[in-house]
Amino acid sequence: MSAAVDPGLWDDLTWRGLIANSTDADALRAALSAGSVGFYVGFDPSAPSLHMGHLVQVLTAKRLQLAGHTPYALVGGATGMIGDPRDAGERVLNPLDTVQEWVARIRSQIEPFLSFEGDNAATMVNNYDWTAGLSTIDFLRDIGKHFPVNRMLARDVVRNRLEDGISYTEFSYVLLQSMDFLELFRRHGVTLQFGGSDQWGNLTAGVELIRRAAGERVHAIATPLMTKADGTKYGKTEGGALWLDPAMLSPYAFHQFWLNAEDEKVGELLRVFTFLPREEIEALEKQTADEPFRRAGQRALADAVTTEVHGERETQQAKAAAAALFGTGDLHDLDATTLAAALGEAGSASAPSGTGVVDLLLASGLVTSKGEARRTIAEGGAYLNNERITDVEAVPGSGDLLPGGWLVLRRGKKRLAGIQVG
RNA sequence: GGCAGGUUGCCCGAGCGGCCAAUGGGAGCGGACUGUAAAUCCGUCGGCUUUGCCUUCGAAGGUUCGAAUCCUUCACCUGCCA
Repeated sequence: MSAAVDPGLWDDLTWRGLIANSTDADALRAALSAGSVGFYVGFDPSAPSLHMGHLVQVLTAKRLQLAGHTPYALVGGATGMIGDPRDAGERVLNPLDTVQEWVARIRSQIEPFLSFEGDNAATMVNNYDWTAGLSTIDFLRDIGKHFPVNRMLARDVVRNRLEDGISYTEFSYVLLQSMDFLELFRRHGVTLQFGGSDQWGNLTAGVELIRRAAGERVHAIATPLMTKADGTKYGKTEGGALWLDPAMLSPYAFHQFWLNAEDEKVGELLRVFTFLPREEIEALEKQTADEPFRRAGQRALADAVTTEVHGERETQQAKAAAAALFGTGDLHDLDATTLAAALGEAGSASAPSGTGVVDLLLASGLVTSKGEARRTIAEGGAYLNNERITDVEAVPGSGDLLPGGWLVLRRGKKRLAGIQVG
């Protein structure tokens, strides 16, 4: 039996711009309309948390499942041990126990997005299960034989690395990922893999392997690489990548990231990262174009994505914190509870009374050295309770304390931190 | 294995005995303008007990009053030859 599938899926994915590339589109569209398709998407544990780029895949998996298809989410304990070649150069291999810990963390990040019940329940898989016991001889005979080295050398990632060098380890990565597809095809009848467009070579290699080794035609979809309006990479915040783990990036900072989206990109981000219906997104795009200063699109985007990732409660707290800290009112008018909650979201520290502004900035984490603190003050970029600090030697007194004994430090326009003095 | 070239601050890349914490570009950070947008312009961009001191130019030694710059050894990378 096949579960009822949503015939509008392909058009929706296309409209959202989620299909940057795919194998035979007509055949794929037909397959997705005919019945529940087993599909897989893989995540390598190259860090302790997923980030913005992975979120596209997680949400796409959810879209496919909601449309009736059957997800196999692979967290690559094996591929994570090897490392996908990248232009930046050879990776440093991580120890097995580190990889395994990251596998566990990433699995638990993915699980909330999928449903593990019903006709098209999701399954979590780990390629370590079918590679750990595999012998080198079997691997070379059964898998390696299907990979012409001349074709492998022609791939962009490999070609780019030939100048600077690439290890046999990374060169072989594509065999492992292709084998995953073959293995999932054999074990679970998986006939579709998708991933970021930077994975296109790996995706098609898997399709090719299944054609050669099993004589079957399967499919691949590449989702677009998200970039800023100027074409540069996304996902950078002050702390680094846009992590999904709240311990690595607070829900407040996460919410702020989306709130600061460029006008030009709001529509695209809404389509890729939210489940809002088409009419609603189109209305928001129009509003953003007509009244950009209201930033209706950015607000809807930030709320929707933060809710998907961190939940309703965290989203409300992030919004409340931003309203308190970026509001037009005087900070002195906020009550201690609101202030403490807001600063807890934005980041806070403590310092003994009598500490000067330079050391306060350092303690807040807004700067990383005293020299940077002095420089920031000299540049007019440091603020205490929303007032520019002009004197490097200034020492805030009891009259500067906000309710609850707080001082609000700010660097630039948006980077805030609270210091509790006592 | 031989020969040649390379290894500079977050990245790219100048410097080739003192004027070098080290030209320039990019990224980052701050300011102005705005809408917690983009673009643009300006400033800034190792650390500190900041008119000075300390640590940086692959690593360790050495020459010199003085080295990122010269010498020696080691490590890694690239190219040519075998």
